[in-house]
Amino acid sequence: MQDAPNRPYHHGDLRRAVIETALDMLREEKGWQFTLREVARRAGVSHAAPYKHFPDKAALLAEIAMIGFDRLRASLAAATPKAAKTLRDEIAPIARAYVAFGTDNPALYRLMFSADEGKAVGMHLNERALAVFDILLEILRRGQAAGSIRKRPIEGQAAAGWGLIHGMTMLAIDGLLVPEKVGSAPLDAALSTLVEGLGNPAT
Amino acid sequence: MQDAPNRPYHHGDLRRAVIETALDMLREEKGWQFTLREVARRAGVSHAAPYKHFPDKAALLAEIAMIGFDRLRASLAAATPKAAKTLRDEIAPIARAYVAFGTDNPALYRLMFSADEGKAVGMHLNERALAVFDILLEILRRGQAAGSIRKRPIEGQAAAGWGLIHGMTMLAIDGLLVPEKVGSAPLDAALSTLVEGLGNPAT
DNA sequence: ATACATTGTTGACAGTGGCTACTTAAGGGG
DNA sequence: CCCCTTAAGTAGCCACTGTCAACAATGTAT
Repeated sequence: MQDAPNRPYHHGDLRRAVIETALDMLREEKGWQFTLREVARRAGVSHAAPYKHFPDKAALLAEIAMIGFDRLRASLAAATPKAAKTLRDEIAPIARAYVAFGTDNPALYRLMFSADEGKAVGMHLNERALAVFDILLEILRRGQAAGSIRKRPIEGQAAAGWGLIHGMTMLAIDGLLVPEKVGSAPLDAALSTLVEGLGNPAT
Repeated sequence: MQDAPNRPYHHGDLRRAVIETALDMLREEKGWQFTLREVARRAGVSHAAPYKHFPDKAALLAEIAMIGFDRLRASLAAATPKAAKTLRDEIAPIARAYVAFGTDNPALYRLMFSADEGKAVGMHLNERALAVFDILLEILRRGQAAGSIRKRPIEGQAAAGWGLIHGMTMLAIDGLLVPEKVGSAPLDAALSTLVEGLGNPAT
């Protein structure tokens, strides 16, 4: 990392570097211990340098969590199929991308949902977080309009979808989706049940 | 707590007291910071006393997590309806009890699922944790036998059920089941979708 | 060129936490 | 009655963290 002995006194873009380093750390470690000092260490600066760019630890964490939502939304958007024949074909790639984001960035995902003093609520009502949720809502809306999804209050269906995917993601992060308990393809199976729960039986 | 100034030098039953105190702490605090010193403080003993009963912090945590599984299983067993007419009537009370356990013991629930160094896997393959899972499996087995549940690999259906309930529990603990996102009765709605996903459309 | 603002470094402080001696009290078996 | 094991208390080590203050280097506007 800091193999630049002739690095200038001023980093030049430390703010970004700190965020990037922090994201790296959250990508690698499952366990959710995060210290400003280690971020500084790995960024190759002194332990107090980050304070020139962030008032305190919480501020850095908040900013990183927001970036997490942005990236998650981008991931889901990228995974959205152009034209899907069945409801399952529409939902499955997105769900897979969601879970993959969680397992690829375990600590970041935890951070995004960490309820430190009920602060998570505010985070999740932020527009950048709501943008993620909107992807789910949009699918449901389109499905209802097309008749492939039951006509039910959409928030309730969103609760089911979000709950299931969030739960599967958490279980996956914690390594609990072992064949002994949930078989060999738990996400596929869970999606089948979800799709059938959402799907319109009339079709 | 330690309002016994004439308390004898030997506590008498410190082991149990430590566990009980720890469970109390995990019941109150959402945030998952757990220190042996505070347990000792609240138990009214010196900060080193617990070491006479537990080799280290991890041992205490492991034991507490196991007790958590026992209590969760007991909760679910107590909530199991005697005779349910519909699949939903059979599942809903148990699901509600599960979520309630999580929101009533937020930090304990987190502990039971905390993947410290992939240690969670071992915990969840322990018989006391599997006993909880068996309640879910039993429902599915009975439902399939009675024809009220689709004939599908049971592990996959278990994945869906577990994932959904775990997810809803986590979201509830983090206070994220706000009406703005998931409506006013998210658990009810999610259960509807789940039941319909599991249920046999032929009936 | 010089004064100022910015962005680093160094060092320290206060608090915390796990854990390990050593000491002291209590109880029980010989 | 004595001794030894057990279970508690006291003190402290060591590592670590967030944060702040003082200082140094660099860039920038006048």
